[in-house]
Amino acid sequence: MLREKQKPAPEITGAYGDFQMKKNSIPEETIRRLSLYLRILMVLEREKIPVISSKRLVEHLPVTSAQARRDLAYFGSFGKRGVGYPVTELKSRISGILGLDREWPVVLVGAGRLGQALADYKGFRRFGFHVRAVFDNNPRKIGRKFGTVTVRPVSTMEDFIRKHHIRVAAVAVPASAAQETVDRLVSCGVTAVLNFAPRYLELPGHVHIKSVDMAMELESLVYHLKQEG
Amino acid sequence: MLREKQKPAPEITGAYGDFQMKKNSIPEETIRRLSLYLRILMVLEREKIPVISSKRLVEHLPVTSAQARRDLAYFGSFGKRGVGYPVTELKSRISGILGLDREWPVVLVGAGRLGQALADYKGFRRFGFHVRAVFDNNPRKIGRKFGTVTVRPVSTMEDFIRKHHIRVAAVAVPASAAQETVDRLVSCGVTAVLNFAPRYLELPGHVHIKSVDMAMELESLVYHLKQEG
DNA sequence: TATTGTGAAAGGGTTCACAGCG
DNA sequence: CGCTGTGAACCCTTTCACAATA
Repeated sequence: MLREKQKPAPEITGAYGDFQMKKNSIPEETIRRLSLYLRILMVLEREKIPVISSKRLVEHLPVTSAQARRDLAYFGSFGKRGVGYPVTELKSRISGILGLDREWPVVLVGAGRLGQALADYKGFRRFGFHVRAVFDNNPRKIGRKFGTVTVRPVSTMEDFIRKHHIRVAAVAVPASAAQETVDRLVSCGVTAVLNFAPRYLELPGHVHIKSVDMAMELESLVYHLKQEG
Repeated sequence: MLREKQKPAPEITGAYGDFQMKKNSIPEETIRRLSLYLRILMVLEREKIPVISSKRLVEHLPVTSAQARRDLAYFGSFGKRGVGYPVTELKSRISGILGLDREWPVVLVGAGRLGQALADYKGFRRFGFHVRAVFDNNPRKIGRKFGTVTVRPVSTMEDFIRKHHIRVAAVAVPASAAQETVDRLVSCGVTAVLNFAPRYLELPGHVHIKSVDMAMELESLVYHLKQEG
């Protein structure tokens, strides 16, 4: 009673010329590794090192040189055979690939301690992310300044986002408010959400979300401890 | 000039009866998904739902039912054919697998705003993680209480960790202090580190580390935005 | 009948190993 | 000669599809 494996439909993906036809084929992990390479290149540039081989690039990273070459080759040929990669040029190429060759305005929702920490996190600024507003509902917090931004009432969030054409948000609200918060963010044009609430959120397919769940990170750490007694 | 692909050495892995002989073969992603299932099961148990099928278990997760069944099957047969999985039992099985059937004392290094947020993060308590101490070098912070713990000087960190046999630490110090901090943690017995400093850390192979780099998360989000214009 | 548990196939990412080239 | 860029092999994870079974 063997049955033919059903052939997957011929991959039409978008009846109207959606250009996703060729499957994207760039692994998500490659994108994450580009961020790592970028950090190394920033150091090398500061040290005025003009050229770097794939081998030395990954010296202190959990990445092989073949993998680095493959990752870069997805996007073009940036190196010279027999020599290596030009540091400054590779750095700006990767910045461009990641979309970091521009400023990204960001809104932050939730001005609890985590929100406060994020509001003036220097690491964001270095890569072109600017927190343009912080929203919270607590009247005692409204008007206070964290970093360079003032806390505003959540009721003004949609107007602000629309007015400033903001597409990126960080969410640091209590779990119970997280789904409503992202629904509101999405309704006014946000398409990328960095979520810190420990809640799994359902969103339309065009919205990109990345959740950081600190308990979950600890869980996978201790799973490994347990294996070792 | 074709050359034979070198056969990998016959996988001796541990000349002295290390029981890692059979390669571990459980994907890291499976472990992360177990954490997701656990969260669903906690809700189902509160709602007094006694049994759940793989299909309904993953209803609101980015996971297929076949994947859930495969994930669980790595660890045993917990379900009944034609019926599903018993909620309470599956929940405690997964807790056991992840090592959450016990208390894990945790130390936190760094009492900046992120550290403060972590110190009384309720999400940790739910899964058995107890922050037992917070360490910082800033004299103005020492003695202050965050959540239920008091900030202590970093100079007392090693003694505390050794005395209480602590193996898990969270690091929320400035990037420039991160490597030294984890070196000290490892030297007194810590083997799992959750790192929030944006710095790539080098550690002995037996230490498990998970780094949360918020800028990197934003970078992979905006890469996708860029693809869409 | 409904659903699990699982071989087998497919899919996709990584590594190998070397041709190509400066 | 050295290092990149890459086809092909390899390996790991997911998915399919169905036998087993409550």
